[in-house]
Parts: sequence; C-alpha cells; structure tokens
Amino acid sequence: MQAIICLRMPRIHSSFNILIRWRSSQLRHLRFCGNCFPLFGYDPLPAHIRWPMARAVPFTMNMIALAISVATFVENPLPSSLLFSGELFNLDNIENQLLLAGGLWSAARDDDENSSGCTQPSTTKTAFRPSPRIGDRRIRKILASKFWKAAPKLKDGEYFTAETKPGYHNRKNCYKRKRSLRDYPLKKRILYDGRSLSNSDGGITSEGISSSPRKGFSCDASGSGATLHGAFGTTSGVASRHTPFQSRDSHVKLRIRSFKVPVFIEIPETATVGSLKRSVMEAVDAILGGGLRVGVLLQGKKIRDDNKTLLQTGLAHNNKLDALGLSLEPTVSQSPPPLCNEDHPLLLSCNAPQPLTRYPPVPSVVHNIVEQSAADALPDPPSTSVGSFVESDHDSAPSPPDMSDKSPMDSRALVAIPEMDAEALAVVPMRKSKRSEAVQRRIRRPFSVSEVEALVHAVEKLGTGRWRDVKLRAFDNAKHRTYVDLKDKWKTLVHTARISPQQRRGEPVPQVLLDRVLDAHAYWSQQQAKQQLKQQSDTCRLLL
DNA sequence: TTTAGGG
DNA sequence: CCCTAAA
Repeated sequence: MQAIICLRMPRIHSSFNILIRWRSSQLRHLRFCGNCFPLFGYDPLPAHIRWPMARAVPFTMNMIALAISVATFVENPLPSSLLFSGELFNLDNIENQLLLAGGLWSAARDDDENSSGCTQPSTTKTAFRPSPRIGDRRIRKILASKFWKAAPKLKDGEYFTAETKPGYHNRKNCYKRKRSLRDYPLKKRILYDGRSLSNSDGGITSEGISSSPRKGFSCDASGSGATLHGAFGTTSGVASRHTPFQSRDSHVKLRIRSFKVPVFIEIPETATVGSLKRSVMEAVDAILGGGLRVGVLLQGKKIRDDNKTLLQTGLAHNNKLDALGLSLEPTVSQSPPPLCNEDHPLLLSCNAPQPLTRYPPVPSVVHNIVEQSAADALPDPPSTSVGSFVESDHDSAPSPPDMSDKSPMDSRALVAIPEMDAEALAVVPMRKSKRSEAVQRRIRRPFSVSEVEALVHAVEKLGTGRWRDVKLRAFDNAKHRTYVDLKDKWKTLVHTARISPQQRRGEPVPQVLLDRVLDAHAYWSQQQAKQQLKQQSDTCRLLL
C-alpha cells in the first residue's frame, strides 16, 4: 500500500490539509478525535482521498500519525509517539498534538470531553487560545468555528481505544516550547511512503518502518519543501515488534571548513585605513575575547537541549545536515533575547565600542561540511526523490541568479554563505533560506489578445464552469496557463468589459471580444441559474 | 484534482 | 496571481 501524505503549510498560517492517496482502500470515512471525516473518492482507483480537515481541525501530530497509520497499517493502532523532525511527540498529550499546528494554539488539557482526541484521561482544563502573535483572522475564524462544539462525540474505544495506546508516563518529555509557524518554511511537504508490514515486499520499506523504533522522520531540505520519510517512534507499537532492534553505533561526520564571523562596523568615511583595521580588530577581539560558545541550529531553529542526540534531532541524517547550522556566539550572561526577535547586528562603533554583551548572540555563522554521513541512515525509501513533488516552474520563472552557490567541486560542501545582511544572518544560516522556502510568485504573463480570443471562443462553447475543459481545449499546450488562470482571466475579462474603456489598462482588448465576453457570460449565467432551479425542484420533490 | 470565489 | 474551501 502506498500513501502520500501531503502537508501544506499555507503562507498565512491557518490550518492544514492532509491529503492521503492510496490505493485499494475500502475506507469510506475515518473516525478520529470524535469526528467523522468523510473520505472522498475521486474516480476509480487509485482512489484519491481527501481529508478535508483544513478548516475543521488544526493540524496535529496525531493527525500525521493517524494518516500514516491508516495508510500503512489500517488495522493497527495509532502509535503513541511520533518522531518528527527530530523531536519526539507524545501523542497522548494534547499540547503536543497542537504543537505542530505551529503555535497557533496553546492548549491546556481538559478532559471532560473526549472530543479532544486524547484517549488519555486527564484532569486539567482545556482551552484553546490563539498564540498572541498570531493575528490572522482566519485563525480566529477557526477558533470561533462551531467545529469544536459540533464535533460528534465518539464513544470510547470506537476507533482508538485506550488499549491501543500503551501507557505513557513521561509527560515530562513533552515539549513545552511553543514553536512559531514562522520557524517553518512557508511551504512544507511531507511525503511518506510506507508499506504495510504484511506486505513483505522489500527489505527497504519494511526495515524503514519497523526496524528503527527510534528513528523518526528525516528531513531533507532540498527543493522548495522538506521531504520527510518516516517511521514511527513507536514505544511499543506493532511495528517494532516485528523486528529486532538495531543498535549499531554510527557516526555523523562533519567537517567545518570555515567560520564566518560577520562584524558590523560603523566608521566615518574620513577614517583612515589604519583606523579601519583597528576597528575591525577591536570588533573581532570583542567577540573572541568575550568567550564563545557554539550554537547549533537546525532548519534555522536553535537547538537548546544539549542532551538530545543527533539521532533525535534528526541530524544523523545525511540530508538533514544541509539544514544544520553552527554559530559562534558570544557568551552572554544576560538572558538571551526572545526567540522570535529580530537579532540586531553586531554594531560596533569605532568611536565608542559598545560592550559586547549588549548585543544578542548570533554573530557568526559557520559552514559545515558533510564529509560523509553516517552509514546508519535508513535506507532511503523509494520516494526519496524530493524533486518529483516540488513544483517545477521552469517553464515560467527563469531561475533567479542568486543561487549559484553550489560549487561543483565538492558536492557535499556547503559553500561559504554569501554576504548576508543582518536580517538574513539573524534568521538562518541555511543554504536556501529565502528563495526556496518562500515559493516565489509566478512571473506575470499578461494574456495576449490572441489568448483572449481563444479563451472567449472556448468559453462560448463550453461555458463558465468547465475550466479544465477550456484549458484542454484552448490552452493545452500553454503550460503556464492553468485552468485556474483561465478562470481568473475570464473574471477579469468580465470586469474589464463592464468598465469604461478609459479605466482599462494593459494591452487593449478589442471591443468586439469584450462584447462577446459579456454575451457569453450572460448566457452561461442564465444556464447556471436554470440548472439550479431544476435541482431545487428535484430536491423538493424528494422531500415531499 | 477541479471548481468557485475571495484576496 | 495567490489561496483555499468544498466537492
């Protein structure tokens, strides 16, 4: 059985969709967290199943787990914990469930309702409240959504019973830290390829799933999204029962080629070169002399827990090392600045050098080189290739010139980070920080008159509700025109046709075309209205 | 995946 | 053009 789980993180942090596709599933709906999620099947097999939880439920770890468990072991219980991005989530803990929702929610527990999705009784109170820094109104919409209340209750044990999940006692392992969605790439995808265990069709997958109870998802930050392959962090899951533990001790090899220590200096233009040198020296002295400590960042997030293993943080994974950043930081005795704060650059005035401690740490960045990654890495499941799931916009957007940092001499080596401004520096010493994470807007491509003509013609024929057909009919070879584009263009055409010619912009569309637009629009609107009436009367008849 | 609409 | 709910 194959499953692809797709986690989309919208640019604006709202909620998430999980898309599950698999073949040969008989499931009509899923029960989870006291809610019944219909599974929509599209066409014959392979069934395309959508789990439209986007508005209903904020994304939770449990849902990943559920989705995966459904996709892989339909009969099996939800794992009790999940290793994700190197972090261990106890799935019985509501807080953890909500953690991955990106700090959208803070939750305290309240267990009078079993609608929380936790099978574990508890005594605290649950309250969902948005994280203060979230301002998106959509969040509030979700909050206000009747969903939480409307959720049909689920009898205990109806789907996931307490027995399916073994007891978990290490609440302390739970992550108290709230993560901001800001810490995540704007768009992230999780791909998962798992096969049911009974389906012993290959060492690779079955090993990936079952033989590594301590291994979680590995993250590969290539492309515009992160690809994760996963195995559950099962504590006593079905999966781990099947295979013996493997405890080879493997090593992750790093080679740090250079540290870059950005120093910002303000110096009058009348200053001499000598004084410039001195200033630089002072600044560097200030940094180095004040004592240094090493910071470790993963995907731009600082890893503060020194007790975590590389394995746990996910750093043991080859591809994860790309996302590893090391920094030299001055040892500041003060409390560190808030995490999400923009770190100010190290600004040293040459006239009056400030004490170093005034500046937040993040002065330097490192380039680490992955010489060779541990041999312990899970054999990569088949769908490792990230590329296939990354939008390829090659036809539309000429790739920006900046990313030429991949030096061919050493494919494994991260090259020195290009000059960064303070902002970028403060963010992440990661290779593809800005561009690949923020999926760039497609380049604008105004419709030519001939395109408009083709569009009008097709719509005249097909109507305004069959944009896919319009695309196929009239724009099949125009790769950059999607049916959504066509629909949008029609919208603007209608608008254009209604406004006065003086208000129109861009290449003028012949009035005759615009007239046809209005005609077609009127005609098909009428058709739609008729259809609706017909449907209404039909339903009425059914009710009577 | 496609449709439909708001942003 | 983007985003995404809903089907």
